[in-house]
Amino acid sequence: MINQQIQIYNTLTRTKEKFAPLNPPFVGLYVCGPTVYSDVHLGNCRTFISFDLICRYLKFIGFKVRYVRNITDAGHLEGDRDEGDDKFAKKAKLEQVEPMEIVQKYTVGFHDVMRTFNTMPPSIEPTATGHICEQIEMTKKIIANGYAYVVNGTVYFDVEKYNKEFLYGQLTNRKLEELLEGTRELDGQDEKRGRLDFALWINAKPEHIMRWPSPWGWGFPGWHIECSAMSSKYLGDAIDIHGGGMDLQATHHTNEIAQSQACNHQAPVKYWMHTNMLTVNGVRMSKSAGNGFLPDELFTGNHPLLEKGYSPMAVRFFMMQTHYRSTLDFSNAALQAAEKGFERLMAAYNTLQNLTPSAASSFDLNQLKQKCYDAMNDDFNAPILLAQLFDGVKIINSVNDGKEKISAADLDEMQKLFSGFIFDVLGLAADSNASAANDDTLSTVMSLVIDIRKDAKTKKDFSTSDKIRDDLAKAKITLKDTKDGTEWKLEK
RNA sequence: GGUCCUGUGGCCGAGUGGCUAGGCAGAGCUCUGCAAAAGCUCCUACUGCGGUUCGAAUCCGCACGGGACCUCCA
Repeated sequence: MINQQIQIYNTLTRTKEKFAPLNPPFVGLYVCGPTVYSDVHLGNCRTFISFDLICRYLKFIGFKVRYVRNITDAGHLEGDRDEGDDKFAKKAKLEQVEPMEIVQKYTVGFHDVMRTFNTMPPSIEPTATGHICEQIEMTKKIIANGYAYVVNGTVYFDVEKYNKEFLYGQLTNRKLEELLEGTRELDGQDEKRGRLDFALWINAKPEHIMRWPSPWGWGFPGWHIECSAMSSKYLGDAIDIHGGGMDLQATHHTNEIAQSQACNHQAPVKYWMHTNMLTVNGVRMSKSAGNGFLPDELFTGNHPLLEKGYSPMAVRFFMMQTHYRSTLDFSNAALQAAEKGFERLMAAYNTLQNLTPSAASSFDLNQLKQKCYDAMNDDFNAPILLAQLFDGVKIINSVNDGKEKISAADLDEMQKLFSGFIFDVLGLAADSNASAANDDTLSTVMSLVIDIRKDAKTKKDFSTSDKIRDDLAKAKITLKDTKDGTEWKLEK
């Protein structure tokens, strides 16, 4: 039933491997979601859009995917010292609201943006605060198994002990000694035994608002334990694919593996997938670098780095032109190129709906079709898929010009192929540039104006017809005379 | 300093040891009252220097240039 063989680049082995899920046709996919203490930026979006593509393709070829993506709404601390305020409490203090108001506000905002980019919601979207019990239970088990210790109400994971039996640095291909070299000496204040030890549960200081009771006193979970606890709750102790941004690989995911292994006595993940970073003028977009712009600023063009606004679907198309494991650099030129390419693809899709079939086809549709699957089978190579689709675009236009022919059966197949890959797999959608066209008053007026101009043209009164066109252009409305009549568009 | 990625035509961006990426821009043509738009055609690159090979952008080495992670970040 599933007759495509996918190759996935597995970070764990640093090679492409044949994808063989643990319990086909079911696939468990876990992706580390956002920490909702501020607006999502484009870098975050890119990761989730990449996994949206991956999830869509898995479903497209027949897998039954359970896609779990968490919301981190507790436990994520400001610094690296396992102490101090968490991000939510800090922001809440700043805005003088409850921490959970922060969580709610940015969760809603995140969902809005994800919808705008036409990503499918995950099957389950668990929150850290909703799974405190599970995290406590897991921590208890890790202690019982001997891989964690308690100091003053805080529970630390014993990395050096773990490393005696397992490869702690496996995910980043590093030895413990190398990792230790990169860390600072413990100072006298430190409760930790080892420099690489990290907190599973953190004792709450008196001023800390987000706190829960635990066997070790009032506290809150460490950042890494939530993903381990929630992925194993909803996808089992061994899951097929775990994904996230590359920046999570070294610390967050490395710790996740250690915790889960220490708790459940088995490696938690078969395939680790990491998406690369988004850069702006060659520099990583990040909250701390201050070079990020928000999705809304990108759509409106309301940012010093942006020459104009770009539609969400043009941006999505832009992202699809780069493989998920390559860095993606944002620039106005690249964005504008993508915008035009996207329009061309969609125009061809529309043309495809109106082609006239012939007795036989003059090209090999099956070959094109297989190339599309091959592209995606090779570690979800969307750029290659797009290249194949553009080959299809050329064919569509040639058929439209009468230079190539397509049979009725192939036409039907090709329509399915295009809508399948463009909409279902790539997750693109016709731009809702139609906001103007949906304005009844304006479209009524426009069809009247176009009618008058048409009359003028018929009477060869070109000064009138040109005046209409030129004056409309001044009002940011452009007219295009096509063979099927005149189209109009409101420029942004 | 350590681990690793990377350097492709004007720009963005794929890539298999030998065969066309693709998009955008540019040029020519078609269409058109004009224009715009659209379509078709063309534009053959792989940081440098060595090496392996019948053959390398694709493998190896060195050099130089970018970047990521090692510290909160998708």
